[in-house]
Amino acid sequence: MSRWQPDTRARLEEAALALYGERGFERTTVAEIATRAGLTERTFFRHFSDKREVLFGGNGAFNALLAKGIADAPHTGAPIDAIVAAISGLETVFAERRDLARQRYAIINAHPELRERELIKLATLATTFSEALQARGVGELAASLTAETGVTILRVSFQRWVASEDPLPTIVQSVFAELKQLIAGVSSGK
Amino acid sequence: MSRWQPDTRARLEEAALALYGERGFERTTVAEIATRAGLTERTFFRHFSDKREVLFGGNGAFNALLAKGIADAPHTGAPIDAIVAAISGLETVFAERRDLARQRYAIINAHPELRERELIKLATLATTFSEALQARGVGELAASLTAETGVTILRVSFQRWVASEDPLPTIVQSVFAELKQLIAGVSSGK
DNA sequence: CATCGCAATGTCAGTAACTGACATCATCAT
DNA sequence: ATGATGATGTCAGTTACTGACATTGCGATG
Repeated sequence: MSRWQPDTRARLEEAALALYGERGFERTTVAEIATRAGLTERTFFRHFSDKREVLFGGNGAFNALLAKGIADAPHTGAPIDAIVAAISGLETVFAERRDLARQRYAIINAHPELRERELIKLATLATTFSEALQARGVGELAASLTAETGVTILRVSFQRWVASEDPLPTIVQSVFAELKQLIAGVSSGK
Repeated sequence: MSRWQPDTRARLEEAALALYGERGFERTTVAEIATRAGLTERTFFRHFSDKREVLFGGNGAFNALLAKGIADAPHTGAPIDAIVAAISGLETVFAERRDLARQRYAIINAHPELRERELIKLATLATTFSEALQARGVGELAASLTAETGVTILRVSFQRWVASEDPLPTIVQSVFAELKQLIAGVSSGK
């Protein structure tokens, strides 16, 4: 038996998610999270750089997964198709975590500080997208523009995904279709 | 003679900009800013909700100006043309503040915390754009998509504006032209 | 002219996020 | 057996931010 309980990081994440949900983000202290996980405040800060980051820990793996999805996508269509394929590919990982995602989503949306953090994570995701596209030979300008569009698609799709029970690929396809229509010039003015 | 020196808010902004520039954002305390402005820390927090907000104070007026610009734009072209016109219209206000803008820009870019704040300001600007377009009869989906594109144009244009000496309208026009070309299908792949 | 209320600031005490320095001690390689 | 290691604990300190209350010119009101 080891000296400490395992999965320290995961325990902190669980405790934080639970407390943020029960009392709200601002009214839970880091000390409370740590205690609930059977640890001390200092240890919390050894695993997460700040009180918000505990909600965004999986982000690195998430970005890497999407980057791999883009790299593995067929070279048949336009760059945006590779991104759409990569996003759809998240289904295998996310299907069973929808309830968790819902909790997280609700907490983040309720607190401007957390929305700030989410926005910067999405900004870095955009550069991840852009780099993955450039690695496939897409030019820099087109890559960054496509990347930002891809982030928009992901954001809207994810939003609908947590609010429904439909599988992710279905949602992504419909969001992409809507976007295509809009860009094609259906101005939809009154 | 009044009891206190006038322009408290402006004095705090100046002091903060100077100190952030000299020592960096993290290494200047709010107490130092307040002292340089001849005030106390508590008064700083009566004027700005937190240490970052002092750099974003003019944001409300900025958004309002852009909203008015959209409302006043001619109804001849597409919705995006109204946004482009509104952005170009900023020239009259910003022409003489380019050096100030440069300082601010450098400080914000050097600190992730400040970039977070900027991103959320841009997100609210996007909703401002969207609402202004909807007030002109643009449909909701088209409005929000156009708004986000508008924010992208503003961001890129502003970035080039601080790095050059050209007038804003010229830059906005060329950025818009590039974007049009990209969307029109110049895929620029290898 | 007296005074009364207000508005902007000051003062002070307190909470909580975050950091640096050092201590502890099971585990593991040697 | 021993000594290095790595994850954690302990503790003191800084600083962002808040709430409660005190101060005092100024302007309105009588």
